[in-house]
Amino acid sequence: MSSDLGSGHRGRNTGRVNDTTTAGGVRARVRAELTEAIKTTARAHIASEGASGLSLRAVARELKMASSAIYRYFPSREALLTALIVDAYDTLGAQVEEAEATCNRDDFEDRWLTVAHAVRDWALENPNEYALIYGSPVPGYAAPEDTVGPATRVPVVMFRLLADMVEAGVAVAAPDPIVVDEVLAAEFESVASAAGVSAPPGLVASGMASWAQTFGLISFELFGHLENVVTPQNRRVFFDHAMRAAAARLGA
Amino acid sequence: MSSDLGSGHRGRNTGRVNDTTTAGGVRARVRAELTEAIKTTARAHIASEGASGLSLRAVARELKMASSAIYRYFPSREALLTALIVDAYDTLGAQVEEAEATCNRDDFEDRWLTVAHAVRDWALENPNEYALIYGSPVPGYAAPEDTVGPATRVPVVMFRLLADMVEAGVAVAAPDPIVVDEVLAAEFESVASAAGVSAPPGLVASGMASWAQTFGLISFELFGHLENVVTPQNRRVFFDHAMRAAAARLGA
DNA sequence: TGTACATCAGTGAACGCGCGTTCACTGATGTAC
DNA sequence: TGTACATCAGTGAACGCGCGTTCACTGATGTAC
Repeated sequence: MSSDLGSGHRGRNTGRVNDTTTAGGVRARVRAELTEAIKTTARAHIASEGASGLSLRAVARELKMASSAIYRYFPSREALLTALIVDAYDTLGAQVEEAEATCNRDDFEDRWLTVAHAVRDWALENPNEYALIYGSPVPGYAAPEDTVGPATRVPVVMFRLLADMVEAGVAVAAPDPIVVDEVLAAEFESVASAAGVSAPPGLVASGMASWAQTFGLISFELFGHLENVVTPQNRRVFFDHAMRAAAARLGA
Repeated sequence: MSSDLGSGHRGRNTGRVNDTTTAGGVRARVRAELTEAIKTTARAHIASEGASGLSLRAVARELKMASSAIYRYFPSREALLTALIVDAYDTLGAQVEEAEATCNRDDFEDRWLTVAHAVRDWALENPNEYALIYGSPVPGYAAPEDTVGPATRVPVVMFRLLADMVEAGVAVAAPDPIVVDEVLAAEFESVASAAGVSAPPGLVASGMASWAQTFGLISFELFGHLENVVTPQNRRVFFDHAMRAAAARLGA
């Protein structure tokens, strides 16, 4: 009974020899499938219990495995959590990239709004995964290096948008009139040049402020701070309005 | 040994009869003091472990009480958590109100910046309490009615600022040029009139968007999303810049 | 194709721990007369 | 002021639970010859 899952998978592949994958490939694939199943189950638990309620034993129970079996796939609870965080950043990043890619390159407002709504849509569909990456950090958990790359996917899309606006000559005149402090300006210039684009510090500052606003609006919506303020059916419109204003500010 | 704390408190008051407080008043005061001590200890634990790591047993241990003694003060872990949440909203609210009260009433930009910085300062000083109220919700915990009042203190200050600007005729022309959807506008008008002020929907929309931005910026800073983007010593300047731009947008 | 050995996935018991909450109790403090 | 009773704070044992992680083990799958 408790080994049904494994043998079931094996059964499906019996007698078949895949083009490139040897018999060892079968074992590897089964392994990949179970790894995926563990993550999926863990995601579901996070969705109902939150990140700190994630329990290896509960996941194992649901998969009808011994709790110790999880350790063949993840060396610790923390490693599983890290994998989930990386996955969350990656699925969000992929969804945003994909949505933005369909936009007309020259329609900067549309590109900005598409990115913003893609983030919000994903967040509403996956509230606990959103909380996992953009909510309060899990106490006692320090995000390892592996999460840095995936975490930058969304900001990279936004940054590229700014750079394209500069290149098109759209945003140059637009940056808001507040003078950027010299030290801050220097930092933004080096960030921009490190990313291989040239954008005036004022625009980078506005862009980052709008980026933070995007997540502020989504967090407010998700974490209950629009309760009694904006009714649920108006929240998308409100978000859209705020993001249009942000686009206008950036010069899009 | 384990009853030292209680008798110590009692000892301090022996033989003294207070003006208005009877002997019963002494017991009540001791009770209030221990209630406060429990909350203080619990706050410290939240500061290091996060909200979901709050343990009644750990708090009791630190106060050298039996874990069951806590139940003389709070009927459950959830009740203690609620008390802490209410306190957090209240101390933040008080700090913001106090700071804002010292501003020249007519200097709207200063008032806005003062509020924003007061929120940020409090958040940096009390990161885990900030996370408790503005981070991801504690799983399985539903905030009861008691938290609603305290939670509105900061928004009320901001709203009054908007109203004062309207009254002074400052903000009228300023609302951003994006047309507010009719349904949303209707909702904002009713929110405004319910609060006893009259402000155009466009201004209310801008105000709320900026309000969300404030918390977005603070959350990014606190939850690690400015890492590798804005160096720590520049974060205050960055925040200030973004908030100045927000004030300008609102017409202050 | 068949055999011998190595690898790997999964088991189940155990370790040591912490948790929230309940309960019957003791002894000190407060109240009414 | 003194006494009898009621209230209250705090105790310590217990219930029943779940957790992450380790370990020696079994049996199935994969590999080399």
